Amino acid sequence: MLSKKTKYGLKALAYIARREDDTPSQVGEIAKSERIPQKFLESILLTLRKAGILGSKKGKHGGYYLRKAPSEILMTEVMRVLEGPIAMVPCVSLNFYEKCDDCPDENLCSVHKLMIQVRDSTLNVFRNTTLEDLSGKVTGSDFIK
Amino acid sequence: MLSKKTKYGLKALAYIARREDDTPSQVGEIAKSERIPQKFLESILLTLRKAGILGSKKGKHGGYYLRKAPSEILMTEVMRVLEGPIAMVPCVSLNFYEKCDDCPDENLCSVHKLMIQVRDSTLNVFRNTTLEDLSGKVTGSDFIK
DNA sequence: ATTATTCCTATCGATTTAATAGGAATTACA
DNA sequence: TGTAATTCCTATTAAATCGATAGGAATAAT
Repeated sequence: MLSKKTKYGLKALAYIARREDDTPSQVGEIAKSERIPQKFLESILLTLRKAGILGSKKGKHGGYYLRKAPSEILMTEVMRVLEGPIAMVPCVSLNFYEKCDDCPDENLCSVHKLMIQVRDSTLNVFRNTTLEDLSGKVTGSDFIK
Repeated sequence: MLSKKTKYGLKALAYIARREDDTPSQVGEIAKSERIPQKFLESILLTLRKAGILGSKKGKHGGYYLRKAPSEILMTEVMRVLEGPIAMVPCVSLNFYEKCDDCPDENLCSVHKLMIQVRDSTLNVFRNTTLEDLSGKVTGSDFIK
């Protein structure tokens, strides 16, 4: 299950990506528009900033902005920051690998192969989706396709 | 993340599917072989029996057995019983649908489309994997492929 | 100075997870 | 007929996680 944290984070990022002008988006504004508890959103955006996805400006007229173009921000990156491992079990995780305490041998584990398949098919989606796709903004290149 | 319950359940099912003779598999035996806490496994197998995937025989020489051939048991069925929804959010779940309390309109939600893609790619794996595949037993038909 | 904002730490209640406890019901078999 | 072995059932527990809130420090614009 996707945590609320991740869901809210994705919605907030999409909101920021849709912004036309170059002013930073404020927590209160995003919270209201996307129906997210403000204090909760605050902590989520802080996480995204610490991970380098968002930048921030403090004080009056402050807020959050993207550090890269939406088309350069892959879902793999965002999901790993917000949700953690993409794999369903740590023993098939690329970025958060952990050995199982049961399982003497991973290669003999019946669950292992299945979970690798699930991981790869999910990765395939996240690797081919950017924040631009998520934002729903139509750009020129969409028509070329 | 896959729960221990699901992981243990899958391993136990694979164990039962590998059994050659027609005697039922006992909880104690499975628990020992697969390194699963016995009492925990007991409750898991009970769940699988109530869901119709396993049958059971009580008393001495009792145990659990499959109700269908391993090749007839799809991962979709097993996963839904053990883990619940396959989708990452209830609003894209086929069998456990629930509306989001945020989100005035699902079709406008930026997260929705992405989660449908993830669901479909995961479903594709589970629909094409049976307990026979999980068990690792080689059968004649494997060579035909 | 005042106001508006991000930043930080701590806390809280509710839920879920993983596991255990204890015994009732049932069956095989001596 | 009694004993051992097993599934079945309900309840409980400890720990972890989740979703959210509280309160204020730091910073910046005006």
